[in-house]
Amino acid sequence: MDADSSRLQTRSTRKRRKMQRVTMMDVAKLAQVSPSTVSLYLRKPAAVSPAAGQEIARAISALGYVPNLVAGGLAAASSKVVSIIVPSIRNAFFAETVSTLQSELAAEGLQVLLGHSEYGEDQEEALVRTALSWAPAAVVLTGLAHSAGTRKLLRASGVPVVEMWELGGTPIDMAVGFSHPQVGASAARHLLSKGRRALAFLGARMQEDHRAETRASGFAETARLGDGLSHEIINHPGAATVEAGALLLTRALERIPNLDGIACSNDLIALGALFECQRRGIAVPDAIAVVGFGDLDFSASCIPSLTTIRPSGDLIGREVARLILGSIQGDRPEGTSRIIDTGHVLIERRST
Amino acid sequence: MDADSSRLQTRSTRKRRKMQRVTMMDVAKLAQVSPSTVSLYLRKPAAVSPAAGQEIARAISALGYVPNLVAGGLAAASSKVVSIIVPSIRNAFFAETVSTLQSELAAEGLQVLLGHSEYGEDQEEALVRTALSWAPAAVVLTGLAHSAGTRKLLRASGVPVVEMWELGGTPIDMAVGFSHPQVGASAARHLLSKGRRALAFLGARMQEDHRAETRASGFAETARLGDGLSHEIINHPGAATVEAGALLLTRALERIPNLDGIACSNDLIALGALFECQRRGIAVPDAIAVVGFGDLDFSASCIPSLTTIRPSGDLIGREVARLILGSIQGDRPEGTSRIIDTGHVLIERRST
DNA sequence: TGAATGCATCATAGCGCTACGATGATCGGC
DNA sequence: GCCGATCATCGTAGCGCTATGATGCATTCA
Repeated sequence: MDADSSRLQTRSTRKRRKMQRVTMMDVAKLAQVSPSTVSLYLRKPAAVSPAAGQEIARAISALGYVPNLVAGGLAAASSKVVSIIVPSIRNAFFAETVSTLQSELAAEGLQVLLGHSEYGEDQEEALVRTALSWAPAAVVLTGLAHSAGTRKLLRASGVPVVEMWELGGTPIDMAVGFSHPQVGASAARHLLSKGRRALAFLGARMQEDHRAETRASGFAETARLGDGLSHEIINHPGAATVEAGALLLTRALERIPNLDGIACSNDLIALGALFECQRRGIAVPDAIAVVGFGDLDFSASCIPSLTTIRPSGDLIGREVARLILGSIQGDRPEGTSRIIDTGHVLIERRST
Repeated sequence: MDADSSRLQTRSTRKRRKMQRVTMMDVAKLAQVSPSTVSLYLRKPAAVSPAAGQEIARAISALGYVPNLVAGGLAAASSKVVSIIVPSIRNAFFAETVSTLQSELAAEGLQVLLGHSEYGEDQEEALVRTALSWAPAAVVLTGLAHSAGTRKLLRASGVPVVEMWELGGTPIDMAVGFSHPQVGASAARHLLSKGRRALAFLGARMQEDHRAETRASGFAETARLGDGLSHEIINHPGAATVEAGALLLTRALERIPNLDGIACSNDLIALGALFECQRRGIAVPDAIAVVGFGDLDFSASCIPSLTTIRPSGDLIGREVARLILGSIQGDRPEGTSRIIDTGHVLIERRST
C-alpha cells in the first residue's frame, strides 16, 4: 500500500463526528440564500433586503436554529463574552455591580463570564489567564492592585480592560470607581463635625482587602489633621460580618475607653457595632456616633438608622457597561474620559 | 477575465485577518513535536512521554502560550463552560450557591457563565437560548418551574441540566435542593410547639417568587392542621427587604391584633419585623415569636438572635458541582441519584 | 524468528461561523 | 447609452483546535 492509496483510504474511512444540530447552512438552504446572507442578517439585519430577511427569519424559527457562538467567536477572533473578576460575589457591593452590569451587557447581547479571586492576586492572575482563553470582548477587574503578570497578560492581549471600584492609580486601560481614602476622610470629617474626638475605624480583613485599608488610612489622616484627640484603626482578620462588628466594637472600647465616634469599613460591621452598643446599653448616637459604608439593604431601617456612605455599585456597573460598549463599538473616542469617578455620598441618618 | 482566473485572483488578493497571537502550532514547532502532541499533552499530560512533556512545557512558558478555548470548544463540540441562571445574584442565597459552585467548578477547569432571570420565565428562556449557543458542558437553573420552551430547548440540546433550590416536581434532568412546603411546615410546627396560635406568614414578591409562595402554603397547611386559631399569609409586592419586613409586620398586626407568631420568607424580612417590634415596644419572643428563613449573616447576631431555617446554599452549590462533574466525566452511573435532597435545618435562637 | 501487541506520535479533516473581496444588478449623471 | 457608483448577495478561506485513525517502533509471545 503506497502513500497515496493510504491517503485515499484515510479519507474514506475517516468518520466525522456526528453533530446533526441545525447549522446556519441549513437555515440558508431553507431560506434559499447563501450562508453569508444568513450570517449578515444575524449580525446586521438592516443590511439584507426585507424580503430575504423575512425568509431567513421564517427558516430560523421553522428549524429552531440556535446560532453557535463558539464558532462565531472563533471566526471573528473575539467572542461576545465579558469576563468579570471580583473578589467575592457574596459581597453585596459586588453582587450589586455584577447584577447591573450583567443586565446592561445582556441587553447588547453580551454574556458574562464570572470569576472570583478571594482577594488573591495569584488567583486573579489565573482567572485572567483562563478569561483570556475565551478571547473576551472585554475584561473587568476589581481594584487597581494586580500582579505584574496580570498586567502583562492583559496589555499583551489588547482586550479592553476596565478596573472598577477604585480610583487613584494608573489603570491598565479604563477605570470606574471612586477614591477610598476620600471615603475614609468623609467619614472622619463627619464625625469631627458632630463634635466627636475619640475615634476609631473598624475594618475587617484589611490585610487582604486593600481598598478597605485605604479607607482606613484616609480616615486616620483626616482624624489626625482635624483635632481628633485619639484615633485607632482596628482590624478583624476574618470576613466583614455582623459578628465581626460586635467584636470590633468591644476591642475598640478596650483601646479607647472614652470612644465617641466610629467609622466602619462596611455596613455589616456597623450593624454589628450597633447591636453590641444595644447589648451594652450604650446610646447611639448620644454616646457613640456610628458611620458605615455601603448603604446596604438594612441601613435605612435599622435602629437607629445608619449614617453611611453610599458608593453606588449600581452606577459603577452602568458606567462600566458604557465604557465596554464604547470600546467594542470600535471608535474609542479619545475625547471621552477613560477614567470615571462615580464619587460617594454620605447619607446622614440617626446614628450620628 | 474568466471564472478561473478570477478565482486565482481571489486566492492571491485575499488578505487574511492578522491574529499573530501564539498558537499551539508555534508551541509545537519550538518543542519539535506535532501540534497533536501538544494538544494531547494539554488534555492528558500522562499520555505523552516525560521527555516530550518537558519540552512542551518549556515551549509553552517560553512563548507565553495561552490556549484558545474558543477553538477548542468548537473542535470538541463542547466548551468548558457551565451556564448558571439564577433569579437574582443580589439575593444572598444565590450569591452563596453561585460562589461555592464557581469555586468547585474552577478547580476542575470549568468557567461559569452567569445570567439572571429576574424571576421571569421568558427572560429565563432567552438566557437559556444564549447559554446553549455556547455549547456549555452543563446548564444550571434555579427552581423547577420553567417555560415549555425552556424545557424543550434543554431536552433537545442533550446538555446535562441541574435544577437547584427546589424539589418536589419532575426535574428536566437532575435536581439538588429541598422541599419548600416542608420549610413552611417546619416553621409553623415550631411556632405551634411554642404555644403560638395566632400566626402569620410574611412574604415578599410571592406573585413571582414561586418558591417563597410554596413555603407560605406549607406554612398555612400546617397551621390549619394544627390548632392555630388563625393564620394569614401576607405578601409585599416589592422585593424582600428589611423595610418590607417592617411594613409587613404592621399589616399583620392590623389583620391579626392578637398576633403571637410569625414566619418570614426571608431573614431580611424577619429582621425588618424585629426592628418594627422594637419600635413599637413589642417584646420578642414574649409577645410575638419570629422565625426567619435563610440564616443570613446577621441572623445569629441581631437582637434578639433570630430563629431561622437554614437551607444551606453552600451545600447545594457543592452537590450541584458534584453532579455536573459526574455527568461530564461521561459515566452517568445510574446507581447514584439524580435528585439530591439537601434538606433544611431549623436553628432555634432567642426570637422564639 | 515472525507475528501480535502496545505505546507514543503524527497527519489531517473538519467543528460552524465570519471576514474578505468578488459578482451582478440597479441607478443616475452627463 | 456608457461609465462609475451603489447595493444586495455570494463563494470561500481560514479562525485554532481536537478527534480520528494511521504510522512507526519497541516489546512480548509463540
